[in-house]
Amino acid sequence: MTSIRKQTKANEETGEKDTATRDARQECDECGGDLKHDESDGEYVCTDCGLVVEEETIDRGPEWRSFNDSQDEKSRVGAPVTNTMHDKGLSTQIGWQNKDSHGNRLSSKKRAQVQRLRKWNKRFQTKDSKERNLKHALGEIKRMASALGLSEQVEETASVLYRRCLDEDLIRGRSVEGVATACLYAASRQCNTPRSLDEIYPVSRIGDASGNTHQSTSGVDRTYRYIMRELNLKIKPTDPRDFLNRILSDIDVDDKQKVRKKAEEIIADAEEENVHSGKSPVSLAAASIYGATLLLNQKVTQKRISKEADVTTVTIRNRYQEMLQAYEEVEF
DNA sequence: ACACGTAGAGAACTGGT
DNA sequence: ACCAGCACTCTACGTGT
Repeated sequence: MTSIRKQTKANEETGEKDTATRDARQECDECGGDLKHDESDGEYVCTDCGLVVEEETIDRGPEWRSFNDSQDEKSRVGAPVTNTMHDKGLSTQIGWQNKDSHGNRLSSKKRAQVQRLRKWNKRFQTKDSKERNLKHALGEIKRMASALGLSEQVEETASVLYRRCLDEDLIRGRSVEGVATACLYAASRQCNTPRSLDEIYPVSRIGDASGNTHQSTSGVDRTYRYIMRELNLKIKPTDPRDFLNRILSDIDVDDKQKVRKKAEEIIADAEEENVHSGKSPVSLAAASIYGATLLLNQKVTQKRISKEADVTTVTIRNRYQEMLQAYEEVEF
């Protein structure tokens, strides 16, 4: 067994792919006889004593295949695995139409049988309360994400977070909707497309139906902080430098690279003087660009940058002054 | 037209009870 | 769980160049 593993590893390292050479070198642990690899069921079998040395070896080949000679038309053998479904999308689905693979209608006897199969299939898919909980929650996340126009990436992230909450037993004593909403909120922030709690709350189904929207937002807020703490997650503040190119791309300056470099210097000095913490990264980026244009004698208005960065001129004013002050402290 | 400053309100976070 | 306090950002407005 170990010899096979070592061998496989060695092959991976050398990039060797020929299975024939691999088979020739392997020996049976029991009798020392030659091993044969059966491609059809993935077993390594001793040709002398018949011992199955290793079974269910992983097929690392491509999961697509093409049905004609050209390799262009590759066909998947199924949808990719997704965290947004409680069974990761791996379960069997029985169609609702009472027709066979040829499109013919089923006999009444068959219809009754398929109906029973559907029922049991559904029961097995959500066999315990945890599964049902997960199914419900992921459905809610999907619904809210689509209502808010959030990307699939956010949905996926929220689903993973919810799974972790379930694993760590953080749901107990909290509503499924509350935790699902908190996960979506966290995911939207993690994926750099943040939505405020007040945006998310109206599309969630937390609390009573009387439209009491005021008290429970703080509940989601608390749940959010709770799961962040328990899962040891830190929503890291985005690096202001990430916004520089985006903001600069539509602004007319003589030398963009020069402005960007200066802006980066200003940000670095601001970080050194610790005037950056707690401030929104976009406003820091916008302010650093404005500061850079001033230092380089380029004529760009606050209004122009404000428009591109989606930050008000007031904020740019407040930020760039203290950033330039920090810049002067460090540089001179 | 632009830069700058101020006031008041709102959102997010933190810490105390 | 609740609340008060805090820093930040926003809108709206007035003033000076």
